[in-house]
Amino acid sequence: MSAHRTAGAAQQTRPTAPLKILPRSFYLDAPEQVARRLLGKLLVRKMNSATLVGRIVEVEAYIGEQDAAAHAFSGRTARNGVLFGPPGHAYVYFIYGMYYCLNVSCEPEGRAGGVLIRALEPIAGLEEMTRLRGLPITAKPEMLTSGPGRLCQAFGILRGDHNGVDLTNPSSDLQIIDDGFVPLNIAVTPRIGIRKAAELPLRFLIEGNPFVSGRPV
DNA sequence: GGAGCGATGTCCT
DNA sequence: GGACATCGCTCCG
Repeated sequence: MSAHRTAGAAQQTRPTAPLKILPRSFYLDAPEQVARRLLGKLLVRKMNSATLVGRIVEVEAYIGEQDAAAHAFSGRTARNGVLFGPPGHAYVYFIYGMYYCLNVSCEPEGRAGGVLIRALEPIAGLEEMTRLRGLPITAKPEMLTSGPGRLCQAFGILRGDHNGVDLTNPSSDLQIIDDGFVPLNIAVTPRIGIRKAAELPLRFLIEGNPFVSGRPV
């Protein structure tokens, strides 16, 4: 068993930076740009029992109607409507009969585009995440949120509750926050788990972070 | 450690 | 009816 690198060891947080919700304008851009900029930001889930926090360490960009792998490829439907709506909203869909995946809508209203959140580094509320995942209390933190289906389960994200939620609204129970953290190096690879347009380099991750899905890069 | 595969609901053709 | 932006288990080397 090789030693894991300490979480966040290769990056720096500016301790004096204030916490601020990412504004709508942050998402008003091409998915590739938004995806890159989301790395290092905090996903915050407010529950009655606890507040769960995870740092975004892996994302994928889905371009929209020109991207054969994107849900928006075949045009607007009841399912993918959020992707065509205003930026900064959660697009949550159900996949393989068992799991949910979380995306963030971007680009101006009327244009589809999204960023899939693929992995988080758990920061706060790890006990609650472990419980929601149905894992023993001794489970390693790498098992909590490393993968799009896993992180939704760990954060209690459901389509019925969170599809269409405005991530920029302070009263939402799901938000994305900037705490001043700046990733040192960003790696780019092809997207994972897709058949169509699988060669495009649209997966972005924080290099060396042990909480990315699959093996750390 | 890695390939193979089953579970399971929803959407679109 | 088939595909699916997944996960975790089994089996094999």
